[in-house]
Amino acid sequence: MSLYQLDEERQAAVQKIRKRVIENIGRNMDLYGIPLSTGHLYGLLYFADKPMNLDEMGQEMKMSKTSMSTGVRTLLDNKMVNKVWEKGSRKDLYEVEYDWYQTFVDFFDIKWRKSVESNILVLRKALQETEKLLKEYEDDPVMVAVLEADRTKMREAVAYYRWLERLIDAFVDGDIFKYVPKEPPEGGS
Amino acid sequence: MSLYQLDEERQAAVQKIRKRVIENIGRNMDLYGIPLSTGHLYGLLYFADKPMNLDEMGQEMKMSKTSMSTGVRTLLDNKMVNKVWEKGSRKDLYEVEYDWYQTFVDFFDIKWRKSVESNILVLRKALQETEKLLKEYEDDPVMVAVLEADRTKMREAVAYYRWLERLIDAFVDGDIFKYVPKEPPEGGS
DNA sequence: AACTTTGTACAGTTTTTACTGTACGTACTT
DNA sequence: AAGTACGTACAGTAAAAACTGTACAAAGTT
Repeated sequence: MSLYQLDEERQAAVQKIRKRVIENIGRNMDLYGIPLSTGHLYGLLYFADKPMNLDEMGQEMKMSKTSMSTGVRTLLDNKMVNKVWEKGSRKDLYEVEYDWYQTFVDFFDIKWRKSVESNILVLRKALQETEKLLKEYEDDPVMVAVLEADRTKMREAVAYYRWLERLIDAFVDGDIFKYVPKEPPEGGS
Repeated sequence: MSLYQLDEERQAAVQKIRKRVIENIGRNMDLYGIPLSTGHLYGLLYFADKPMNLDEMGQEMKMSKTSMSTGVRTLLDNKMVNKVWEKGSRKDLYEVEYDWYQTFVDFFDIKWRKSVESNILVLRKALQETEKLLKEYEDDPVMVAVLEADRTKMREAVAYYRWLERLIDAFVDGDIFKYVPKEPPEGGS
């Protein structure tokens, strides 16, 4: 069941295939703001046949345990890996979240939503202050024109961010899969 | 109509409001893989009342023209700004793409689709090689178990990426707005 | 309670990325 | 055709991020 039961040659054959996939997954992880090496770590965990501890990861990645610790934490923050309990071992064990749809959804829920909310907050405040200035300088037509232009832009921005919020909601509560359904994996080669 | 017709005090009042918004937009641009300073540049262009050239940007940003050049190119690559022609000026002029929904869609179409396609390609190839090994080692039950486990994972990955492709398609051809409709900006304060 | 094991904070180092200044190609002007 | 204006390639520098080793806190073991 474990790769390491195989002889050198067969291990190498499997590893060769995995390696290119891992490299590619790792490379594309920067879309999620994940550093390359942490992406590799993720790929390693993806193919692991059992949850791994920090020492095992360091060994495979040929990197320090400290780096594994921070890497795993980044992945945990993004809910890309889960901490696993296993009686017997005192070490913390981790495995990837194999539900990639969920990982996708979580990414938006965590990173994008935070951004959206902070933007809306700042914009609302800015809009309030703009209204105040509009009253204060109501008889300076240039000032009024400038402020109104800004106000229009900011209102549009808020509308966009609220749309984005609704989109993220659709992700989180799974409505998106009604519109764009999951399809089962291909059976054949 | 232009900010610079106003006296110092009024300019400052407007700039103070803009500044916090720009800072925030800039900070959140790293979701798109855009460096902070380029995010600021974007924010600057967002509030500009007319298309700007590289020298003007450098002046406002207190940065070199070279940096503006590379920053603008990054934004252009992401279709976040557009090059604008204006007779009279020999300089290249740029303005932000004010349709943020379009910017959102383009981002996925450009960055995510590329990633998805490369991942599918690599996975298909890896799956082929896995099939080959499966035949070659069909009488080694451990090898078969390992390979089949990998195959299952990779098939699931492909299924996920194909879903992602369909999602991006829904973005690009606007179907997403049928499911999650745009709402107009708020009229009131 | 002394001894281990495990994970992480922190400081220092290496590597990567962002930024600047110069120098040059292209294209417009006279 | 010589001169000027503009944008960017490129090399060097500054800043930021990633990575390592040490040291320590927390929790388990004897």
